Amino acid sequence: MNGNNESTTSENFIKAIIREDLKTNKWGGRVHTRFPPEPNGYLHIGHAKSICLNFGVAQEFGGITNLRFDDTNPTKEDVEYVDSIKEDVKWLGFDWADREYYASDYFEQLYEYAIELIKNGKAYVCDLSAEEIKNTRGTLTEPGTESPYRNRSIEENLDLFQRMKAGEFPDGAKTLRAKIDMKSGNLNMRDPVIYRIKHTEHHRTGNKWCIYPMYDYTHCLSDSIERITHSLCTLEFEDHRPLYDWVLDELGVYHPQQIEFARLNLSYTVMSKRRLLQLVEEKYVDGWDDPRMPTISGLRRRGYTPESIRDFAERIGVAKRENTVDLALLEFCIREDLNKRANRAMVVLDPVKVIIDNYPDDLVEELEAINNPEDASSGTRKVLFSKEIYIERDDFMENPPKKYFRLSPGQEVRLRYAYYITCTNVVKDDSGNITEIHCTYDPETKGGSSPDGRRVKGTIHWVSANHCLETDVRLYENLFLNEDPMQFERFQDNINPNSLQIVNAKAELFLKNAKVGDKFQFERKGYFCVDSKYTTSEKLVFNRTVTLKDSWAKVSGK
RNA sequence: UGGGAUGUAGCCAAGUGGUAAGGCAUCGGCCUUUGGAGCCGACAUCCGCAGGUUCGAAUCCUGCCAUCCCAGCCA
Repeated sequence: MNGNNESTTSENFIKAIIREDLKTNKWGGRVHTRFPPEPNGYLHIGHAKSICLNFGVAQEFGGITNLRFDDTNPTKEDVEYVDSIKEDVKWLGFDWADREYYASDYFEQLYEYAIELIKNGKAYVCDLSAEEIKNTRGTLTEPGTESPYRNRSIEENLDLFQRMKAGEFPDGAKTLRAKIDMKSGNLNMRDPVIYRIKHTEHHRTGNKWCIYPMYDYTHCLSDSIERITHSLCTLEFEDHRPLYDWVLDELGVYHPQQIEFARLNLSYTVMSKRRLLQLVEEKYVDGWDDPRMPTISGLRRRGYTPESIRDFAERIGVAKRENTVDLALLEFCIREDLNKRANRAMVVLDPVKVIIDNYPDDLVEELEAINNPEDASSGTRKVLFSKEIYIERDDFMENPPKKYFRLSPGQEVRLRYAYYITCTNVVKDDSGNITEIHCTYDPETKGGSSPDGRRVKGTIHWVSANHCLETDVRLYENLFLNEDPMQFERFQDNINPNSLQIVNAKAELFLKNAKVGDKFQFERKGYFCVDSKYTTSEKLVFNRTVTLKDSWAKVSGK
């Protein structure tokens, strides 16, 4: 499958800034961005927004984008995460070429810069404990107080910092702090810690270091080292920008521009790594790639395409306003993509048997079906038809309401690509459940149209009872019942108990050749893909990506 | 009188002094061998509120209100 339905790119304030910078030649005509994940969890749809922004904007203006792992905290990070992140960015369709960087690659240089800060009297070694630092930081409305170690001599600071690096002190015994302003209204400027001691092995540098630089200190310098032009990050870092600028200015080094935009929130889900990690660890879901998760890997397994996610990212725009995008927009994007690309199949999810009494007992006919009415090049296929078939249980009603135009006693419907049938009677078991529906067919309507031109309102899908494939189909609903799960004391309490339902379905025979990841529209039901986790050589398992729009559900008030 | 930011339709979002783009959702209608898709139409006398400047204000000024972020040796 291939296709592309991305809408034309829209304007946003970041593009406006870049366009202006290009006009004034601020960066010598360069546009160089970076996507800087911390490898401490899987990427989610919110990261996809950032990825599409960073790579997209560079692409649009002839620039390039680095992939940089912000790996300055060895206690939280792991290679499992760097591998998944690389896979996800690649899958989304972006290429960082050979520019795969790690903040940890810069540890040596960062250390040298720290020494320079010390020499300039702009940083000092502080012996205060974490608790004491917290207590002297002040509050939102009151200034902090200066550390008693703030005015150590440069020589002493140099000596101590070197000994911190050499491993002479235990975790937490000392920190290196920037000497800025304990009275600043911006808490980030109250002598922030820029190095801490952690005798922890790092997934890349091993045991080489026992001091690790903090985010604020590392990020701006990494951007500087990589000659980034526009450093795009989310709103919560707005308060950190003065520190970003301070470090680079004090060191007098290349100085990128940090620009903040609003992170994505999506209705009916949660979107923080911490919360997603909780869902995984507390076993509410099957893992980071559970199809109900808003992770890239979850969406991939669910059947979303990279094109649909890029289209979504384009449609939601980029601005500074806090936002919660309607899940319906994401669903719209995948439907629109798959409508044009996915071949159709008839699959009965909740089967009930129909017997066509006047159809010859042993006859089996081959009928022609269109693979995708939206794509003439997709061709046709043959479907087997016989006396006994399955239809959806809810495509029959004994006492139908007004405007119900599927099968009911005396009402004629079309079996898609087959014949018109009319229900004559039903057979029930002792508890009143329908076990068989008896019908007659009109042999003149083969293919699904009648020579006399009479109209039937309803068309339903079916499979031949003796010519079908058993498959498991996993039907997903939103993981959460409320559009804003975070309004609950415990967001876990809002989990939808019906977010996963597994049914045994009867599918058209040709589906047996489907491969993991293949996508189909099950006619009248939705889009489905072959699951990568539970499919075996014996049994195909499908995931429902999204339902089709169902205007009958609205009419019937469901 | 802590600091920073944001308020345009149910949800996103353009617009930057010349009289409110676009998308999703919703609601009508047409069409249809998927109650799908497609097509057509409706949907802000008004831009958080109140004043002011101007021939003219969502855009400029003043004041107010609301919401979000910040007190990790996390990122």
